[in-house]
Amino acid sequence: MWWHRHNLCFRHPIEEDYSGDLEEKVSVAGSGTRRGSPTVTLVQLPSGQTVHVQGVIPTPQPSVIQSPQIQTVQVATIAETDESADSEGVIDSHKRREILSRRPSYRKILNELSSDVPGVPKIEEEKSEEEGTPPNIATMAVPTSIYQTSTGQYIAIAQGGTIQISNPGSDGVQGLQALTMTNSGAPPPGATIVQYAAQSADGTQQFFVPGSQVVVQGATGDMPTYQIRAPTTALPQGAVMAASPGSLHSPQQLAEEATRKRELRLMKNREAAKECRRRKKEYVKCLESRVAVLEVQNKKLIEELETLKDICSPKTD
DNA sequence: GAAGTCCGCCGTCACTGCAA
DNA sequence: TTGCAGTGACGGCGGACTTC
Repeated sequence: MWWHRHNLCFRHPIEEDYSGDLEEKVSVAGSGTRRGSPTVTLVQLPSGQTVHVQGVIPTPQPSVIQSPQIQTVQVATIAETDESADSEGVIDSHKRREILSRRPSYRKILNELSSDVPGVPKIEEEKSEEEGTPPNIATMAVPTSIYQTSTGQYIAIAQGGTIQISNPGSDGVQGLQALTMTNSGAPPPGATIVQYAAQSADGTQQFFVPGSQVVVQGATGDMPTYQIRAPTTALPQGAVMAASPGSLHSPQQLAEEATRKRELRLMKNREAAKECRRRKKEYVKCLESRVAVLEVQNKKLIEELETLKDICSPKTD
């Protein structure tokens, strides 16, 4: 398989081998079919005979991999724009985006695929992914981000807002403390309230953790940083400092709030991109296995056709 | 060993579609 | 209308491999 970088070209080796192999034996002309209706395919045999075959193979699914015709057009168009001057880079970008049509998500495509084809696994939703975690780590939330503190401790921030702190040298879950951030409403029974202060003197954000420790999020730089520190302010246990956006007034506070929002957005997008790539890989794997299955089915059908032809055709001898 | 190429991965930006 | 999740595009980086 090769992805021609930045040029929207996509070719699959199995696809290529598959079609090449087919051309040596038979040529297949697909007829217009609707989804769910029987497929009638025109098969031309090497002898020149043409037969109509009602397919048992499911009809093509909507795919993120576009049809060869569309690909050809896209590549040609982009080649044109690439030949033009570099000063038209912005226009190229717009043209590319116009050329690209929005396609459904990999999860949606694969799930549609799996509903039609029993052998195709579904891409699980986040919920089921968590349910599918092995038993030995089932009690831990799936971490979204893991940070190492300056003291060597590990902080895992899970999607549900759970902060996990583990000490190095401890055996997995043993050294783990699970904390729950509560943004609004009453905390669930037994949950630990992580106290949150909007800004400290050094321009950082602090999560006050029971046990006289503070998880400090840096507010500057490209990457969010987290540290465990001794509290810089003497806050009594149980006192929660609310950080409402309405309480930010000064330009510096507004700027820092914007920075914090940007970092949060970047972090989320980073995770989303990872997840998207994971799904894409899964989807491509699924397509590859489906191609293999269809290849086998096609060979069987061709053999069956040959057998039937031998039976039905009168012998000339 | 140095230089070049290819490939995979990652972070970010821009954009779209959808749900609230 | 708005916020957010999802995804393509783009550029950078590092490792593996090839060529000289």
